[in-house]
Amino acid sequence: MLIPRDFFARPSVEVAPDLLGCVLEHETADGLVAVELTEVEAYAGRSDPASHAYRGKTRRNAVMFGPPGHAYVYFTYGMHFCVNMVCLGEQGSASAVLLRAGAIIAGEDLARARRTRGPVSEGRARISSRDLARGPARLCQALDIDRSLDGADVCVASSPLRVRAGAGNPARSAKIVSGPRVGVSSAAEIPWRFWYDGDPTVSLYRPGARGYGGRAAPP
DNA sequence: ATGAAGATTGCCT
DNA sequence: GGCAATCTTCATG
Repeated sequence: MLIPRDFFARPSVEVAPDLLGCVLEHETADGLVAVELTEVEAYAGRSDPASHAYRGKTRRNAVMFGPPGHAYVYFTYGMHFCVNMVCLGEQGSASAVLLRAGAIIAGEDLARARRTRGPVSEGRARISSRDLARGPARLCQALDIDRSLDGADVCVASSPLRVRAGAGNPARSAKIVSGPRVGVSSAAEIPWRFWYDGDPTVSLYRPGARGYGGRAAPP
């Protein structure tokens, strides 16, 4: 069952925890790959200094200023894509939820093949299931999400990129934890990041990495 | 026109 | 733990 657009027509901080356990699926000529989301992060848009929408509408972030229930895909560090779900469609709000990690529940072999592409494949260790979509750029690579899907409607069955309701595991939803985002002074009291406590697919804590800053990181 | 930083990842020592 | 890869966006001259 696809998630209705109304689900996304709320502030991103409310949508984010509800997205945990939901399923993102991308159907291509190669097949279908689906992930159950285990880690997300909310961005508030115009009022959020860390958001791409903070300084207004540009060609890159234009989708964030459009209706909710669409994918905002951006290219970063010269080689990676990240995907967001656009929330709250009112003009000027432009909030979104970054999909940071998930567990592959369909198309694992295809996902691994996409993640294994590289200059050296022979002698390379097989990528474990937990690492296939562990991290925002890895998730996009496993699902073959690129700029061509920027603006894709995830609420209609005819779209190749869709979001479905999860299995609704109550035991798992009880393990949702959150933490403040790092490096943002405004609204520091709001927990921006949400993840399943102890889930092996939640992205790694990197002490040296920008973004985590050594605080408030998943275990 | 030019430069610096970025919602990251993987490989190096 | 450190850094290169690689390119878009934004700020400054």
